[in-house]
Amino acid sequence: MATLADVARRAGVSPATASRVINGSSKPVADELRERVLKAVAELRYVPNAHAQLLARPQRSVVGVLVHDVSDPYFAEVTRGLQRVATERGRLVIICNSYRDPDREVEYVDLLRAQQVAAIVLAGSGYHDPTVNALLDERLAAYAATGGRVAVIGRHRHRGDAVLPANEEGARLLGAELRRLGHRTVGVLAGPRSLTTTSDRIAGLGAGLGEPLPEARIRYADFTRDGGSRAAAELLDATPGLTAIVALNDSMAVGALNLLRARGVRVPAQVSVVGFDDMPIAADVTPALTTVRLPLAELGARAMTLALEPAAGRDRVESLPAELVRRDSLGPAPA
Amino acid sequence: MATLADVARRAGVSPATASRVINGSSKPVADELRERVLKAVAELRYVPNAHAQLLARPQRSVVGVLVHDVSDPYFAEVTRGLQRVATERGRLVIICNSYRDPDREVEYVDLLRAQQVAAIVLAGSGYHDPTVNALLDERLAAYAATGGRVAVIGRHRHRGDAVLPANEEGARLLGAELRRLGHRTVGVLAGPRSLTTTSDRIAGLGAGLGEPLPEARIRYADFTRDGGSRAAAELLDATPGLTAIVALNDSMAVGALNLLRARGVRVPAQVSVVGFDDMPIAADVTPALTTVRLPLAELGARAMTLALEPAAGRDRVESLPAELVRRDSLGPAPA
DNA sequence: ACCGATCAGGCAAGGGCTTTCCCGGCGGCG
DNA sequence: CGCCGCCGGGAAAGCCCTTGCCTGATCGGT
Repeated sequence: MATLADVARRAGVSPATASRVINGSSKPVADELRERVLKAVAELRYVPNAHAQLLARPQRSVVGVLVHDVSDPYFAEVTRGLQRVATERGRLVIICNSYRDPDREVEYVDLLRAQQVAAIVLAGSGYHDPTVNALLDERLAAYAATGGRVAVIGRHRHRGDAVLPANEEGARLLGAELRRLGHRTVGVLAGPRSLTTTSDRIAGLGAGLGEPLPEARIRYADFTRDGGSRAAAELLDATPGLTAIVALNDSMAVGALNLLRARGVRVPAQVSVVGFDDMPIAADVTPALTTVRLPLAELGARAMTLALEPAAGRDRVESLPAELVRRDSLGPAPA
Repeated sequence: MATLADVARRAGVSPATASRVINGSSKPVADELRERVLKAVAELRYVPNAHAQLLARPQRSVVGVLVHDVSDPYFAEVTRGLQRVATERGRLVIICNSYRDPDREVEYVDLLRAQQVAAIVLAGSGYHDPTVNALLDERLAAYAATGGRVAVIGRHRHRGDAVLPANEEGARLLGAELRRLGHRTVGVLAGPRSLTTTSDRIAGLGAGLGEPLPEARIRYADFTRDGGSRAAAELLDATPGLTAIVALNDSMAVGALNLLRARGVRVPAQVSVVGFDDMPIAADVTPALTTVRLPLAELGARAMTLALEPAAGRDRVESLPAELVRRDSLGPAPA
């Protein structure tokens, strides 16, 4: 690997001069020397060692992003927004997947700290477990204390600027719509109990329906298609007179749709199904999914924007609205 | 930010000893000193500066991954495989999105080089443009020349170990199946012309059908749902007697399906539709999509494995098979 | 009781880059 | 004609960490 010294030697100048040419220092360099340096750079295919640079000039230009799983469409979309802003601002992004393991999350925070990243963006639902939260908080605090910037998406209870999707409000909208259409016996396909997203959405749904949801009508499973399918089967078997199934994300809703089709249940004539998040797939299944749109990319973009701004006096909190998207999978309750 | 010197001072030892305690050197340290150091580390929330570490001990532990766009399900899946192996091996992954811009790709290679990454994995279709390829190749060569490892996924014409999806073979399978079912007037929804993936799949398809595809039956567009929808509309309008549409990826196929539904064309009774890649969505649309499964996560996993192994004498090439997945969207050609 | 072997700990040399400070040479001004 | 100020270039310190080498001390053997 060619070093700056190699370049300088080849160009017949000092490393100082070479450095100044290469990263356009304010200090002027004679044209001839500049030429010679650039020539040497090209010939040696020199690329400065980023670690050495960062050590010498602690100008932090990379941002760490911590998500549950990039290949999940939810995070893919959030990440898209994050990346867009980061790219506009000339920042490199390191993406880490915690795979929903809180311990791994803490590890990654330390790892990003070690990388001297300019900011850490934490995306995705938080956990209920107070031990976990305390541990994570402590690490984030240590990071923030040394000037690191922290932004969180959809996690109310952490330090740092926060961007919140209107989980509760969106679910309320959904609940109100179900009620308007006469649904009284509603079942819920919920994500893992440990996630705050799950409980927020359940709470909002109850509020919209006008009555709290009996625990017996909630089935907890993974936020996946298969999770949705299994949970829907259980719910159906256990609940006579069920007229609507609310899946707490679209993947689960798609799983439910598949199960109902396999069982020959007509949607929405016999049972309505609604989802959450408005992933691209929601529009493409049959019947097209009624769901709640969350501006995911926008969420990411806002979070990155906050993360790249200097810290405000106190933690900022922004909330982005949810919107009901009416499609075909929700109809009036059968008589 | 606390430094090693701070820790050492607080523990009343030399930085050397502190360092040895912290990263478990083989050199023994007395229990009492070790305790003191660990205590200081905890109290100061010390995390070693990764850049300084990398400078001092050039043990390269991060791997760069360059994809077109992580939020595209194709790359999401490939990335999942890459990450799995990287995590198993204790490597950190930096993901960069080129957004299909070849220039940005070159930039990112340099950036990863600057980061002293242990390996670079290039995923996604290559380009036809020889200028672009030459530039990229030159940069990769410079990297490889200094001991960097390079692995590419689905790009035949680059240096470095390669893992290739059976694009051509998969398309051939598809073509043969269409032919068997009596389809003679087949249209193609192709991705961008500049990508080798597009041409490989077209070539395979022609081979399977038993006759080369007339250019008039190919429509080039983006590898997206909307691209597929638009291209399908054009194709349908321009081709009387069309009995089957081959989309060169599943997103385009879904777009086509939507368009056909909107126009009241029955699938597969009137027109068959097939996709490519077997994305998760393929099973969830109606009718479920007949498509070609590419082991995408496996592709990523193999590429990462190769990248993390020491270089072989010459570039290795592995090919992973494609498999025809029969679902409902392909039927016999109408009489 | 002495010598050599063994062991734990510290010193200091990098690793590649940036940047401050300094120096020599030039031009302009008095 | 002499001095000052300015300007372009280089020497060197420092960023934070690891590790080879050395030293002082302890211990065992004779």
